[in-house]
Amino acid sequence: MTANRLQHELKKKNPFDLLEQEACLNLFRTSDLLQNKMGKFMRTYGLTPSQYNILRILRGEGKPLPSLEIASRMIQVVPAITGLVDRLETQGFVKRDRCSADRRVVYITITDMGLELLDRIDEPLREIHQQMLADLSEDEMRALSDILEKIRGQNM
Amino acid sequence: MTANRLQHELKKKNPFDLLEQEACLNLFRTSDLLQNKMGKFMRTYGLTPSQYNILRILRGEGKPLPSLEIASRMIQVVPAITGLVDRLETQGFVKRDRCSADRRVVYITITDMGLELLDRIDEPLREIHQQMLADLSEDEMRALSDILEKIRGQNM
DNA sequence: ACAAATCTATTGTCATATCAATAATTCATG
DNA sequence: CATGAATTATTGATATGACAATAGATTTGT
Repeated sequence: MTANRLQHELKKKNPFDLLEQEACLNLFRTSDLLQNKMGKFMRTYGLTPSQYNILRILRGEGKPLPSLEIASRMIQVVPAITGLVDRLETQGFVKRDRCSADRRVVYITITDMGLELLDRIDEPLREIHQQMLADLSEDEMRALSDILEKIRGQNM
Repeated sequence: MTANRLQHELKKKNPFDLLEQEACLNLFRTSDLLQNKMGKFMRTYGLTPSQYNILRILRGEGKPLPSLEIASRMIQVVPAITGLVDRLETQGFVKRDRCSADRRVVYITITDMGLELLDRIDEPLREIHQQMLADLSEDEMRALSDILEKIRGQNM
């Protein structure tokens, strides 16, 4: 027990270690904080953050996408997509179509109702984004994006 | 109202705006990606990321903490803590003690078993952290942490 | 002192995530 | 061309995470 505590103290003093652990912890905590805020905002439109993400991806692509493709863009597992699409379909924001060429594939399409909802969200969402990063300079935002993309590039 | 609409039009063309949305999306995607990796790692030790977080916070503090305090450090809602502690208690990694001074409060304590588990995790976890950020220079890691802390400072 | 407001934790409900297993197709190779 | 391997989506089990409502305890205002 005493040995453990000592080792623990030593670890805390390793500067290399601190930098990486600190950066990771900062990344997780900051992202969680902002995602919480986004979640509360989305809920006022009857959407969860994941549901919004699917709709945004479908609108961005401009054409139907299979579950597998959606999952990869959301860094998520396929089974989760099935449930999300189930609820979005019940609400009328997306629909499913089985591909005739490869009948294993199910294409997901955003409906007009889904597109209208996104249009209503666009402007207030932009304001939320601006508020959340209001303290950052342009250079800082660019630096942040650059570093984050570098991290993702290595981890994918 | 007209001013708002004008502002709205301007925003659409304002590169500032794009920067903010891009930075937010990068932040979310990168954090999710790394948290996924961490989750897979934790699962090899029979822990979920949230469970690990609670144990880490309890060890870091070095003394029992009430649910409310743990929740605030995890940027999470209190009810979630109850369930997490339930499972950690069943596994024997924490225990609950009702405060005698204020009987509304329940103190959560990490057990020796919990501490031993964390000690086993420490070293491999450090390696994971280093791998995940291996491409970043020290300056970049510092810059990343600084920017993220600035964001959190504004949003809390 | 005592009723109302506040605080702490829990429970209930719903929506996500993860993993494992399965079903339905399609592909590939002998 | 036929059968086993691979691919795509779904289902089921378990754990999280958010919100609302509630129970139990303490504090406050009068």
